[in-house]
Amino acid sequence: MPPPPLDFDDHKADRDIDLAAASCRNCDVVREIAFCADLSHDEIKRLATVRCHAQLPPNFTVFREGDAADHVYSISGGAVKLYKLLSDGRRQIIGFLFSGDLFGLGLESGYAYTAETLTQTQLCRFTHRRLDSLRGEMPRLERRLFSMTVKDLVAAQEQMLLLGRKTAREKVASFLLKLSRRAVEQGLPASPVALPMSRADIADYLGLTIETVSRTFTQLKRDGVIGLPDSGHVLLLDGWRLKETAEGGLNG
Amino acid sequence: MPPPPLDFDDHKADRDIDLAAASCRNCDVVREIAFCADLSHDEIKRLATVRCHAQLPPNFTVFREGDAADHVYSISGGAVKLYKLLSDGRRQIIGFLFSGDLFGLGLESGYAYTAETLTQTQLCRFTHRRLDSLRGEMPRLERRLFSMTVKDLVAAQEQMLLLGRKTAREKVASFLLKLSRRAVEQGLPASPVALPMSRADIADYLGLTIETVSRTFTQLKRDGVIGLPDSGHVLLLDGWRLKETAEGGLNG
DNA sequence: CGAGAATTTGATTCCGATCAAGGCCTGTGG
DNA sequence: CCACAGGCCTTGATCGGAATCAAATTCTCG
Repeated sequence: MPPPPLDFDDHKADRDIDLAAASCRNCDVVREIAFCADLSHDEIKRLATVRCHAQLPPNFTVFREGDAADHVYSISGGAVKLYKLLSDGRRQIIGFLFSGDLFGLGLESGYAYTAETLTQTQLCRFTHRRLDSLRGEMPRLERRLFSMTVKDLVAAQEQMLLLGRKTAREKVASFLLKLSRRAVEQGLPASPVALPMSRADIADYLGLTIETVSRTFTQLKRDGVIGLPDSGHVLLLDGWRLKETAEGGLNG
Repeated sequence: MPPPPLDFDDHKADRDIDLAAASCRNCDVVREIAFCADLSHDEIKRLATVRCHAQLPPNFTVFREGDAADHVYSISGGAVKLYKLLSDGRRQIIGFLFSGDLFGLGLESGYAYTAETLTQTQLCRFTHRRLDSLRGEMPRLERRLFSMTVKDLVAAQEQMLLLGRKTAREKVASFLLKLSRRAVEQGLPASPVALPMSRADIADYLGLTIETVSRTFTQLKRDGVIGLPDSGHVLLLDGWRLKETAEGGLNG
């Protein structure tokens, strides 16, 4: 594999302007989903002047909980997990992020979570300072950032319901459905869902242990609701039953 | 008790302009905390033109999950709980809100939760439509709404850690500390913390049962960490130990 | 092929849920 | 004033789902 650049290089910003505008213009999927959607070509160009790219390897820590929150990141390819830790090592994954997602926004007193890549990942980085000044001049950008944050909040509230009140089976079913819906949004098929994260990551996202996640997958497979071609992919065989399971509609 | 008006009256808006401006100008606590903070007198006046008040009794449902999201609410006095339900009645309380807090913001496809008063509560109501047009003209308002939403998101992420990874004892300790800190922000004493919500509400907020909440209170009292003068108030006797307990630092 | 990690499976334990009383406060009506 | 009804909260006994402990299996990759 080619040695990936582990650091962002702010000095390349000028050189990257056209590339950025081009990628935002040409790649329909990213243009629709990323936070530069709805912006004019000129606005995208201005955004690009304060942005720089990086290609990061898997399991790379972008920043840690408590670090000074200097930058905002946008994912242009790959996958990222955000998590919080307790002093004894217990971990809660706050979210799995994919192409078009944003993170690191709005924190004044240091990042509230650690961000780590799951796979090889392409990130756009913006300094908080520069992005702030642009926001003041571009109302559509401001609105876009706002609505993305609200969407994150709604998702977080849904996750609270899952963590506080759902059974292991319901949690896993909800998780698979969420991944599947997200894949569809990205233009991918709904059914063979890719799991770029480990069982440990899934467990820490759902408030379970590795063993319980594994057992629940096996159980759902035994019941004919899903298929497990390999540990990194899940087939949704019975979408209706999975949906019912996720909402506590049937089973135990 | 005087019969409280159960409905908002939009036609009183004009009449209320001066009152609104006055209350935001004169009441320091609300001015600092509510989302009209940082706004000029003129801006507050303009906000007031699209706003209307209501005094609501305890246990009053402001709106239900799934209702069309027409309005945004600001609490000027009292307390509100937001919750989500599963089809079989399991409930997760998403948040307890107090003076200065905002809710109902940014939902395009219906409210994502039910909002219900805990105590007698004074609310300001704004239509989404009118507030949206004002936001376009008042960047400081836009920023304020944004930063309040980010704060909610950070709190939601903290709550995910609590729900997914903390023990019952840690959950209750964290809850009491959060209430105490909030009281201090409001200018109230840190120690006799008021609990305007029932044990059932606390349980549904922490992902526990009523019985476990009650037992945990008793246990913390037995250990000399808290005092329970009555079921609606808690004395924080050993703040340091409570903090340690909340973060999983000691005990089991 | 072999070392080490990730995942699955099995046996047992334990924390919090459930089931079941019992106590306490508040309001109401005799 | 007291009796009583109905919440709400607390306490006790038991149960069960997921955690923990332990081991086997599969996957990965040199």
